[in-house]
Parts: sequence; C-alpha cells; structure tokens
Amino acid sequence: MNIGEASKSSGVSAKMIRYYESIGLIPAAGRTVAGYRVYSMTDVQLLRFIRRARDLGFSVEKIEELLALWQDRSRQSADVKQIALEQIAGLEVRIREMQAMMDTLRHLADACCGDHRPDCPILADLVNGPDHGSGAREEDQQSAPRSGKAAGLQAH
Amino acid sequence: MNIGEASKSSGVSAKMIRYYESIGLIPAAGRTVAGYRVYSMTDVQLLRFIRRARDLGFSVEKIEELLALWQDRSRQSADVKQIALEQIAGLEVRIREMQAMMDTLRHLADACCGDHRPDCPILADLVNGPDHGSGAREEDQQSAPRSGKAAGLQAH
DNA sequence: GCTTGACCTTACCATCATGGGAAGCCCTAT
DNA sequence: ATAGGGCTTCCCATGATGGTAAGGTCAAGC
Repeated sequence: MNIGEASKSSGVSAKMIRYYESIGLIPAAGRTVAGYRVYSMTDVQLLRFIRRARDLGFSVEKIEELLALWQDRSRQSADVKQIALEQIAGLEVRIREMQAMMDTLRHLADACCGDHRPDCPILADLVNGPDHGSGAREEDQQSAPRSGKAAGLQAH
Repeated sequence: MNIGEASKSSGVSAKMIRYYESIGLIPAAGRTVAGYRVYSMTDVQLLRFIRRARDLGFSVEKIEELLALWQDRSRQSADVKQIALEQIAGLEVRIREMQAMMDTLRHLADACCGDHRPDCPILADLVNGPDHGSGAREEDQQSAPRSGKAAGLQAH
C-alpha cells in the first residue's frame, strides 16, 4: 500500500502520516526501491488508532502514552482509564472557560440594542472593564476566571 | 511610562505590546532619545481594551474590527453586536465539539473497570472504532461530528 | 518507445498568540 | 565606577496542520 491508500483507508492525511513518522509516533515505514513508503493493514490499524484518539481531543503526547499501553500486554486498564479521566478533566476546564466567555458575551449582547446608534454596552465593557458595567451581570457570576492569563481559544 | 509600567497597568505583557505594535494592531509608541517606548494613559486604555477582548476569546483579527468600531464615532451598535454574536456562535460550536468528545470519553471510562487487568474498552474503541463498541453508547448520541477533520483542541 | 497525468519524495514556509533567551544599550542608586 | 534592572532587537520554539515547489516514479494509452 502506498501512502495515499493508507491515508484514504485510515483517515489520516499523507502529510500527517509523514509527520507522525518524523516525530517517532509511528515506526518508519518500509520503502520500495524507488523510495516510496509501503504500508500494511497493521500500519493502517495503527493510524486509525491515532486518528480516533485525535478525534477525542488527545494530544500527540498523550497518544504516545496510549500507544505504549496498547502495545503493552501487561498493561493495567487503570492506567488507560486515568489518561482518559485526565483528558475529560482537561476538556471540562476548557469548556468551563469558554462557557464563562459565552455567558459574559451573551449578557453584553443582550444589553446591546443593536441598532443604528453608536452607543454600545459591549464596547463600554471593553473600554471600562466589567466592574463598570451597566448594573446587572455581576451578581450571577460567581468566579469567572478573568485573572491571570486567559486560555488561548482562537480557532485555527 | 515605560513599557514595563504600561504592561503592569494594562495586564498585557511587554512582549505582546511589542508584538501588537509590530502587526499594526496598535500605533507605534513614541520613543525617548534612548529609544525606549513611551506610553500614555490613553495607550494603556487601548491595551486594556485589547486585553479584555482577548479574555473574551476574540482573535486579534476580530479585535482589529472592534477597535475600528470603537474609534468610529458614527458606528452602529448593530455592527458591534454582530461581531459579538459571531463570537458566541463560534464558542458554541467549539463547546459542542468538546462536549461530544467528553461524552464519548465518559462512556468509555465508565465502561472501563480500571483495575490491574489489561482488558480495556477504551483501547478497544480506539482500535476497532466506535461502531464495534461493547453495545451501548450509540443510541444516545445523535450525530457526533466524527466525520471530516476534528477541530484542533489541544491546550497549548 | 514516448508522453501524460497521477502519485510519490524532500524541503521549506505559514498559521496563531505567546514565551524564552541572547547580546547589547541605558538609567539609577550606591 | 560598578552593579543591577530595564529596555532594545533578533532569533527560535510551541502544536498540529496545510500549502507549495522542485523533482523522481509509475502506469496507462498512443
């Protein structure tokens, strides 16, 4: 199997397959005399594993751990479960951060009449800070993590 | 005010202030004869605006739009509101994606007894795919976005 | 046999916002 | 004068991914 076919049947782009090889996440593929990478169904299975783990939000680093456990016959399922629980916890944190942003934005958007006039509580909040808001919107927020560094949250 | 002071009173790191200047998000600061950047309270206000917008998850690109509106006296609040609503929509999408991951992970973790034995439904799912799962966990998921490319979701 | 087009190879660059560090200049206090 | 801290610019790294360019390879059709 060439890399293109392996890509199609694993759902991992050829680019990423080469990348995973370069960082040592997967073993270096065999080569034809012409230098083409060659893949077996076993390799495709490995790639699918990685693909699914990525779909669950695991970082490549965590996937390395998962792969090591997968290939370790004497693994303890508790170790796998712990990685999963950590992943859940990380997702929870980021969801909560984004939820807090969304709540704030919703309050602001609700307070903005959104017409032709220039007056806008959204801009007012950005200029003066949340503590000078239009009155509401501080009682119903318990402890939004506005301090310290905000988590990076741009889509990319 | 030197950059250090401006940084402290705005909450934006000196590094980022220079970066924002380099990409044209903020105007180039004045300089002392020695080449030190000089900031006024007006500049600090601008930096605080940016800082708060970042805390709400806005990308630098969106902040550029917000700043343009802020400085446009004939702006329409509807334009600001639209940007906020887009931001909310984007956050919603990403939250839903992460929520779907979390739900799947929770199902898997619940099914994993997490003891010393190697048998693990989490690994089994990663190997065989969700369609060969241990029975449950497909009826109560309507249409998790497993197809196409997963959104990048690693913390950084 | 030769051409064409699809596929593969490596190598480099870009993303996005941020931090780290080095080399060197400047200012202030002792 | 010297020490220490702040400032400057420049380069590099992150994480996972895509894009592109220059060149080699393979298979099918003429």
